[in-house]
Amino acid sequence: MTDQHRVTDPDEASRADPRQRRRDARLTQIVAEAWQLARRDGLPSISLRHLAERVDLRQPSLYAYFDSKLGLYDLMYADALGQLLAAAETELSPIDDPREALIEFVELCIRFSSADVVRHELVFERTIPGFKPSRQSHELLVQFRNIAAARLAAAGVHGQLATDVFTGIVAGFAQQQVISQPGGDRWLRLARPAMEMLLDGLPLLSEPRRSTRARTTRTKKRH
Amino acid sequence: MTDQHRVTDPDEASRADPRQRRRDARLTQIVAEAWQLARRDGLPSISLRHLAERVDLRQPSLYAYFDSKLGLYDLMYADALGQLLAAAETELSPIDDPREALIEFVELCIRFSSADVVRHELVFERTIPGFKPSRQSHELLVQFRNIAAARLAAAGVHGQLATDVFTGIVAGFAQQQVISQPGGDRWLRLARPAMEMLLDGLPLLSEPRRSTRARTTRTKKRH
DNA sequence: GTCTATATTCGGATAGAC
DNA sequence: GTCTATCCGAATATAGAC
Repeated sequence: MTDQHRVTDPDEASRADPRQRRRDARLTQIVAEAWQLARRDGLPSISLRHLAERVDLRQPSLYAYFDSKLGLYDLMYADALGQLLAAAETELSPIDDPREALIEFVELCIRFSSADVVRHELVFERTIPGFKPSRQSHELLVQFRNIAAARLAAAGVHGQLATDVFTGIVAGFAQQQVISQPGGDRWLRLARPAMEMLLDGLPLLSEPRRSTRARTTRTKKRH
Repeated sequence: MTDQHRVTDPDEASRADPRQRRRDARLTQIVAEAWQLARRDGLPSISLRHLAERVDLRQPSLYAYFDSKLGLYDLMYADALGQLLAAAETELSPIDDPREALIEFVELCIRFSSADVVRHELVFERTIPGFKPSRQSHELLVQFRNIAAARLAAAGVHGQLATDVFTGIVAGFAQQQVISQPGGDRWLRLARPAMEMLLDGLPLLSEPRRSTRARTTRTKKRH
């Protein structure tokens, strides 16, 4: 029920401690098997019984690693975002051509969703009734959003309108790719033309009011 | 398990029969209460026990109206699409200005999703593990798609590429509206500029290969 | 941390009388 | 079509020994 479901934080200080190492290994194994079960039975239908026997534990022993089923989802959520951030780290090239950098980013998003439906569901959909990411898990999402923000800014996409259109397009393409052709590239290939369309059409999406005087409604920020 | 979950079809012949009328009324009531429960507890968490007591029946009696829980979802699905088609009937004006007609359609879609999150989930998301609409329920979706197709064609949107981009945008805007601001209009207001952007950018989305000779790659179909 | 044993609750579905 | 009674299975979670 609390905002903090997780029992341990794998990124803690005492990582050399062999006790902690064994525990972390087990935790990793638990999360990995949870993903497999989710892919097989659906995310909401994960059963702690099945999960326990997959990792050679008795079901109650799992409660040493999280304090409720929602805690397990939070572990998975943090894991998924870790994968996403890692992919961004390794697969995105630095921003030389801003247009290419943005396309690259969108393609990364679609590939991420397409590669694992349940991972996509957990991160971007409202599949689990009571689930809300914990503070530190949500922080990972914020990090990812910052990557997007940087590339949007570099490509000249400013303002809430244009940003919302961008978000909507990416969300829609990823979702369509997932539900109508998981693993395929039908929507992935649309990332480039769609982004070109968006960038070319930016004037249509300029913020409505920079009313009379200066064309800098950003005075606040600059000051 | 079968493709046909529904027990009765409310659109059957003998509608004057008072027996049938009472039954249909009850069925309507059941579906209505099911929606309320879904909105309260989440779509997958509807319980037949709770549903039964809401309509003053014992839980096993519900099986006179559908033969499994998935059958209930199919009833709800058909109901949702009936609402969607009815809204299209009443709220869409005839196609004079094709551009306006398309925008109108997109706005209808976003409003539909925005107005009822669980309804949106049932129709457009993969929320229920084993659920697949029955043949005749799916037929309603096809009808709706035909409305979209007509307006796309009128507005000059042809080919899979452009159509996919359209679908992706609508899906994404509807989803974003639902998850980040249900009931609001933040994404609804983006329908117009986005569609203008799409229509202006159509040349970017022309089908890749109408290679050498004729501009009709559709020979197959025509033959 | 892991176990056994169990509590508790709830779910969907069926049998058979009326 | 509706009821009573019941089955059967499954789920999460807790208590307490080791």
